[in-house]
Amino acid sequence: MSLAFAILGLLSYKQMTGYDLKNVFDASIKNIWPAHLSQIYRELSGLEGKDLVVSHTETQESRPDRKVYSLTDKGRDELNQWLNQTPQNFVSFTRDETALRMFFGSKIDKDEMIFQLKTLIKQKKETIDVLHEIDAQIRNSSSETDKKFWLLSVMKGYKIAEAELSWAEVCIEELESMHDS
Amino acid sequence: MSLAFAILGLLSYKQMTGYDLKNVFDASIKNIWPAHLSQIYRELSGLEGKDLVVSHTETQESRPDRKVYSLTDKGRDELNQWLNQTPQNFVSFTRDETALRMFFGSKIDKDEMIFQLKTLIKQKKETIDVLHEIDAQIRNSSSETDKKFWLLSVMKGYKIAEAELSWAEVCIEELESMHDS
DNA sequence: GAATTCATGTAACTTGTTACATGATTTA
DNA sequence: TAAATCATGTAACAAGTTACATGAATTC
Repeated sequence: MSLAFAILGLLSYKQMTGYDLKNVFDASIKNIWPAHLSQIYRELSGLEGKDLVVSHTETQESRPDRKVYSLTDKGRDELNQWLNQTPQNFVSFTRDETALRMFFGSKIDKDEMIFQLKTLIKQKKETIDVLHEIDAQIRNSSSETDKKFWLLSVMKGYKIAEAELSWAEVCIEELESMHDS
Repeated sequence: MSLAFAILGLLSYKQMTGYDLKNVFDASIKNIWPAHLSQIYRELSGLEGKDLVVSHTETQESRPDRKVYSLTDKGRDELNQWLNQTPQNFVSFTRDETALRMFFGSKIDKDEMIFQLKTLIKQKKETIDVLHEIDAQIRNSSSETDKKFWLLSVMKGYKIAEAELSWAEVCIEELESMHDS
């Protein structure tokens, strides 16, 4: 459901193709709501069937045709309704493979587990770097209307990544202080 | 894929029915890997088809029959192999509806957004309380072999919930300091 | 010459969610 | 007497993932 509203929301800024949308997803809300290109195309078809978006085709020379989607009035209404309505369940579960492995840690070779955690830390640091870049970009190029909200949503991804990083660090310390059995 | 290994892992402690497994999920790894009962039943059928688990039926008087699943040697092998093998992608995305709404915050009534955040905070505090209970239970009733690992996996959920809580608090402050447009 | 970008999707498969169906026993 | 617990699932649908297919233009 929310993917639909993420798309409607992004289209409320400007009309875009599925391909454009994928790029905007990756540059803005990827960390809080990722989407595959194939998912975006499927969702756009569905939204067009419900008259929440409409498309028109722009022919290009030497490039594939662009199928440009834009919000309809109906789509804008549904978006605003969704945004301004408190959800009953806020649940945002992380399915976390590393934490799952940790639960079964007694069956895992200690050095292997530490290696996995160190790899995780490397990846999370990269995520944090990317988020800093996105943050900087928003700071010096977006409208005053949106700036604060966009920064806050980026902050969410940042705080989660920080929490994951710090968890992995504590785990390594704990594992290293454990005497071998 | 990981749901299968979560089940195999839990069955490595003792044989259980699907119903038992659901209770164990909810009391242990729910925060890092939730599962619906219907999902567990489906997965168990699949695992039995691959000979990773076997079942036998225990007849009961005045209660429905219990279909008890246990790990096979093959299942134990696959579990250990999975646990001791570094995954190529660690990505644990949170799809977070509240952060998504925040991104589109300029289109949301300020008081409504604050209300949503406050509701979120209430729920996260409850989650943290539950995690404290699980933590306490593990501390005074599980084996030395597993204790540390279980506590670390619970800590993961705890750190995430704390991050979400603190994010929501910052958001409320920011929103309240914004002059109305 | 190889990889990336632009741009469209479809198809198949795996997971996750929600609703339905059954029915006795126990607790509030 | 209403709700929760025990215990099994199935069915339908929604969402997420991965692979396949096409093909020119541009950048490294």
